[in-house]
Amino acid sequence: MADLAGFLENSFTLQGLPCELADGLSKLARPMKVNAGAILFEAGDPGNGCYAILEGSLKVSILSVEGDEQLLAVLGPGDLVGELALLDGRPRSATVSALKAARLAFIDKQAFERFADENPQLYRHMLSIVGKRLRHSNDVLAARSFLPLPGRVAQTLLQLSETFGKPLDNGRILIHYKLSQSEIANMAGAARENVSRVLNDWKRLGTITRISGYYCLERPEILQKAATL
Amino acid sequence: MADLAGFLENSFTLQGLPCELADGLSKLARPMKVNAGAILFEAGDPGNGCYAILEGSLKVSILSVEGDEQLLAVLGPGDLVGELALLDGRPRSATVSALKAARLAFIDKQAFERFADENPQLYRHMLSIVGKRLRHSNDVLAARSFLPLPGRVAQTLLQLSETFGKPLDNGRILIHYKLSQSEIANMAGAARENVSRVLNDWKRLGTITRISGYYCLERPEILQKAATL
DNA sequence: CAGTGCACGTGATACAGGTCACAGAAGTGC
DNA sequence: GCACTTCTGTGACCTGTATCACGTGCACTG
Repeated sequence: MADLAGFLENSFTLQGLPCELADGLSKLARPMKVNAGAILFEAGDPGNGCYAILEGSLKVSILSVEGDEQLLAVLGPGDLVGELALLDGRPRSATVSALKAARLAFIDKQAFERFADENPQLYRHMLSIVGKRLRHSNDVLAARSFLPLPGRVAQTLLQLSETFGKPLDNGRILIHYKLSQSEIANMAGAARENVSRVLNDWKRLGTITRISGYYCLERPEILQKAATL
Repeated sequence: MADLAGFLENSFTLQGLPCELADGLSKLARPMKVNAGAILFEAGDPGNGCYAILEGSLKVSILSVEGDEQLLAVLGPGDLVGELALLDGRPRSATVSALKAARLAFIDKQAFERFADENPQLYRHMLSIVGKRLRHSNDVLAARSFLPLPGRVAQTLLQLSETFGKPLDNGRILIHYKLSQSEIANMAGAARENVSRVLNDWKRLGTITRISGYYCLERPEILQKAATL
């Protein structure tokens, strides 16, 4: 547990934050653990702070009354989650739960604000994170409006490759994360069966392969084209 | 033109910004005008600042290659547009054009950052604006995932009523803005024809009416229910 | 006031993608 | 190893929405 500060610093650095700030922040953070499957918070809960992921993975999702799920993101180490509550004081807008057991660092809203007021640079950094989220959100919405099913699946894979992708030779990308078809389907906003069909078409064409259970994008440029608005 | 500062101050105050900051900001801003139909900027353009709307209305939209349009928002006086470029330095993510001739106040990125570094509160305020946008964006995405067409139209109307709604008696709300069916359709992500059908169904049921060209929500609670995820 | 646009209403038709049903494959635990 | 659940592939069908094709009415404008 002695390495917590180091972890934190590292994780905040991953987000591109200058060292001295990461250091200060890590002092504010409270370490915690969640088990696989546990719910960190649900949409509607009051939000009193945000979490940095040190280890493991979380999913952010919205649920419908019928229990259908729209996955907004799957996040891994170095990512920040629940930042919205830090900004306005409003309730959580989505549900976050652990896909794998995770180690987190919790940052309290008040503590954050005190610290950030003295380091406006942190606000700037925060703005750029939220900005990225907003851009992403708009991209997904645009995809939902304009792209047919295969395009949306392509977009989903590319997006996942940003978080979990390990580049291989020749521009191939391995998505180092165990993905089920339902997860992809819930991100792309499509039925699992149809995702299966699309994925197999691409497998047959050699656009993607599976390497010991992980998806590998053999020709990302083809997916890219499919995901072009 | 002498009333510019007052306008600005007022508009920033509308956004909930403390007076002294609004005042400072208004000194940075450069007034400008755009004609109806003019394009303020397009997706992909470099973004060097943001605009506050003093008068008139703008639309924010994403265009597909086929020329289809997904309207993200229709904004009026008091709203801020193009903030994303202020946050990260990245290119504009959407296209903004004037629906009606508009008076704007342009705020340069550098000037803003200098000013905000000395007034961290402004960053906080900015964060809450972007946060609101992000929440909204997620709501729309959720609607797109879970709601059938009528629900999405209902959501669109309710959302427009937040910007342009004038409350009448008995909870009725008048949307004080000339809306065409195509605009609604482009926001809801649906075909104009189907929007027409839905709107007429509601008109027949007395859920909505048209008062001299403006839509009036007679029973917002019914729409609310239709828009429930 | 005829002429020329748009914005709207409505039916008929087409199709993408959702839903159902089931059969194999592949993990997981005992 | 065997029972058991969870994931995957695929066919057959169904349905919500888009698309097409008009007709109608209202608002300009010459």
